[in-house]
Amino acid sequence: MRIGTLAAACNCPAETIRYYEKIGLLPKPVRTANGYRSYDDRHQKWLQFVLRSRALGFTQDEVRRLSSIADQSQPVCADVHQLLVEHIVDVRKKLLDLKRMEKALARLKSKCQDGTLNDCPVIDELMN
Amino acid sequence: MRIGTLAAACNCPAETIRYYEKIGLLPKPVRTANGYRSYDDRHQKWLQFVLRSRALGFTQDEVRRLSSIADQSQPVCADVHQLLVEHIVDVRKKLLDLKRMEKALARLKSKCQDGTLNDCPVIDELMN
DNA sequence: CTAAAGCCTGTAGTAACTACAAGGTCAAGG
DNA sequence: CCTTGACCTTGTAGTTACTACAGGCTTTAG
Repeated sequence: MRIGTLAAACNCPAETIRYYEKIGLLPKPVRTANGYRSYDDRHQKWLQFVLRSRALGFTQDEVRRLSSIADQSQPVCADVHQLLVEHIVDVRKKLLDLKRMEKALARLKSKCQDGTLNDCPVIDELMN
Repeated sequence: MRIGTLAAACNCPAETIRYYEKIGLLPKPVRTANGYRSYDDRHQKWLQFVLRSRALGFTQDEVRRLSSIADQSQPVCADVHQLLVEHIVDVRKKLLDLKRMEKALARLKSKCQDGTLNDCPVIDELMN
């Protein structure tokens, strides 16, 4: 199949597929006589793997590591487990950051009442 | 005060201060005879304002808008309120995304047991 | 047969910085 | 007096993870 078909199948822009190939996240497909990329089911699985990993928040580098694990004849579960654990730590840290932000923002908003005040206490608080 | 002093006072790299000046987030300070930037208390307040806004997750563009509101003789609270509300929506969306991710990751991790399995169910699930 | 859609490569732009490189300035110590 | 080291200057390139063209083929539908 050609890149557009793969893109539609995986719900991912063709440009992203070319990009993933360029940075080595996807193997280079064979080319037809006219130079078009030609993909098969294994490519599609691989792309799906990458997309799902990205959707879970893994960085490109982590996906590369995941891929190299997946590529072994006998993927080492312990390695995957470690990546998962480390990544979960990252995600939780981001969650805490965002929660802290949300709290602070909500508090600021409440200071504003409904924005009907003449002098803005939020500006004041951010400045001083 | 010079840039290093301001940087230390605000706990922010000097390079970031120069960067903020360049992109117009901070007003240009006067220069001493030798060309060094020279800051006063108003600059410090302004920088703090920017840093705090950024820490709350406002984008540079949003900070620019906040600044232009703060710069008015009578800051319009309603405008700030609106920015706040819109930003809180963004933050909550990101929170939901992260929570969804964390849940999915925790589920995957549990499939791994403690990484002692010989065949990795996580790789399988991401591929198929 | 022609027009539109799809493909190719390569480059530039995005956010929000960070990290140099190459050079000027200034105070303190030997 | 000179040098060393800590500052400061500018400008450019690198980071992450794409996205958006530009300019030019090929293929397909009507």
